[in-house]
Amino acid sequence: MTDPPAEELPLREEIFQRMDELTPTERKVARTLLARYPAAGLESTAALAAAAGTSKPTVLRLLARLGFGSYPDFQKRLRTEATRSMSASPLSRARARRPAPSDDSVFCRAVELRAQLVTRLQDTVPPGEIERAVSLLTGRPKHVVVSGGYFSRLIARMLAMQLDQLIPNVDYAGEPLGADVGKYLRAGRDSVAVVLDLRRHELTSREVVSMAKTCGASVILITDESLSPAADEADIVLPVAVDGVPFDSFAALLVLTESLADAVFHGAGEAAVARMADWERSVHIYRAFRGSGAPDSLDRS
Amino acid sequence: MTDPPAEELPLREEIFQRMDELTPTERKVARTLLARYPAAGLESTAALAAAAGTSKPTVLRLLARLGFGSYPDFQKRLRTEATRSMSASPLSRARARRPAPSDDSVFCRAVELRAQLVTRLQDTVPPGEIERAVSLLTGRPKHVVVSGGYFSRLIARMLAMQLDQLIPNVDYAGEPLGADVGKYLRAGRDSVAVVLDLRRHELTSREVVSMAKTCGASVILITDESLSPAADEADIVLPVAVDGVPFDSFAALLVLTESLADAVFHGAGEAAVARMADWERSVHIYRAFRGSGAPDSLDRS
DNA sequence: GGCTCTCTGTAACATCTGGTACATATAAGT
DNA sequence: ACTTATATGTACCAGATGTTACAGAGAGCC
Repeated sequence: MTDPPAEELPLREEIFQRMDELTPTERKVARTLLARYPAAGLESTAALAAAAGTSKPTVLRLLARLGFGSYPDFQKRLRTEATRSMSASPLSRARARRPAPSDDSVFCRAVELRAQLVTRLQDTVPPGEIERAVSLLTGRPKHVVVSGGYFSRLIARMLAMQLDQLIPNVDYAGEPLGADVGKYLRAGRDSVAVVLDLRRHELTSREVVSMAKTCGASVILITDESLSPAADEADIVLPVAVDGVPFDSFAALLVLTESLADAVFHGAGEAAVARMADWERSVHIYRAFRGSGAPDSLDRS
Repeated sequence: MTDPPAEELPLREEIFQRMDELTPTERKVARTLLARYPAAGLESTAALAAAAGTSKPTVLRLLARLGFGSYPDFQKRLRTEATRSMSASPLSRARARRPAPSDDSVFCRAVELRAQLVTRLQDTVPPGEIERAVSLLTGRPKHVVVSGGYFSRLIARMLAMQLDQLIPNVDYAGEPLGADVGKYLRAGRDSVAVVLDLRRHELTSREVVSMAKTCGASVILITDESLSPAADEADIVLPVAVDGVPFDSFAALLVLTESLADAVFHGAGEAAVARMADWERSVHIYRAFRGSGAPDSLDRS
């Protein structure tokens, strides 16, 4: 008995390949199955048998030979494949609907605007700066501290959490000049400070950058296109587009920080993987298990 | 013969578009249908009803409204679409190597991936659902409470801040089942709860939604495409794409919440403008005196 | 309050499902 | 020829299916 070789090739291929180990009438079933691929199998045994010109038991026998314990099992497989196939690409392409942008809702315009901000990201932030930022963060800094402004602190916090999953000694400073000032004073020559300062620029951020520089730390400043005043002292400046009407948007900012973390992950290699595993273990997030549900539809995670 | 068969757009599109002419429970069915597109509909009425958390007749009524005379008719249509989608085989091979083999940096790929997530937003979120969410929030609710999961709480917090600038009585509940439980218990018939639950879905969110519903509040659930288990009880579900490699991304999520706030701003009219002025006055953000900002955008930073 | 109307779940029904046992047909081996 | 083995179809059953009719539940209106 050779091992079933983890057959995860499309079911259609398998049927095609194994055609010759089938009995003549089973082959007829297989043919009609391949002819109208998923559809024929998604009907009832009776319908499939009729279409193939045979009887229901033959259909069942074919499927048994293919390794399916029951007809519903077989259909489940078909449905899964169909879902995968249909959610993949035809969606995004077929959704090439371009009805007049005039009657689009406020919401749609807001989304599109932000999509543009994200796209512009590749133009606003110099690739070299990113590289340097990444190598700074992957260069085993003694410690990393992240802080932001009144609103941007939330993004800063997020960045801190992501970085913390990848490299050790990451801190988030909610009040860099208040309670958390110690996190900055601890900074030394191979520390890295990541500071977010979007418009309207705040006095604080300039002071924070000064402080970090004084301690000898390297400073990565993430700011908007009009550049924070703190940009003068920062080592690396990553400008990002935020302007929108009526509100500024942090969409591109988030994408920047996430992608930065992504790049750090790739840059840090297996050290990051190991750290992520630890993180995963200690931060336990309770997963919801959906009660009963239909027997073959409880697979959503 | 008068049959105008002009409607040959993919069934999924039609459901997506006509979401808002459905009754609340029918919408739940429609959601689960869209979430696992053809598969959910290829199961039995009972299974579909169970997955959607309703009863078989509701499923049938939905389909009747969509113009199907019987469930088998509906399934026939699904099978046909599935066959068409899967028989286009050259596509499947061409698609496999579609993501450009460019030597773009990790960072650029990360950015592009997230840009796609944002773009997909217009496909994952039914326009009708957004409208309803907006009118719920602009309908002078007695109070609004926002909460999220382990990571998503940061986005929730951001959304709360933005909404707070536009409408009164907005709360952020960092620990909906802990210290902040009062913010939920205060909920009444015209309260609105906004709950974020991205994968991995957490038990808490389901409980929070239950609690809010019990109090009589309306619930807006923001979740990922695989739908949080809390989706059963929510009144409005806004699905958003988060999947990326190696990490999930909140880019589209942020864009969704920001754009939602944007729409609320437009929907709330001058009341929102007045409130924003107040906000501006009380929350004093020290500006660096670098020239003027862009005059035409009320920015937040 | 009472009334209507829409929405939704329960109960019951005739039908059809997938599955199994049995009988028949077909072919090969001796 | 008889036997054996495989291949196929028929008959039938318990259970699940899609469907319909009916009764609450709940919101809105007079």
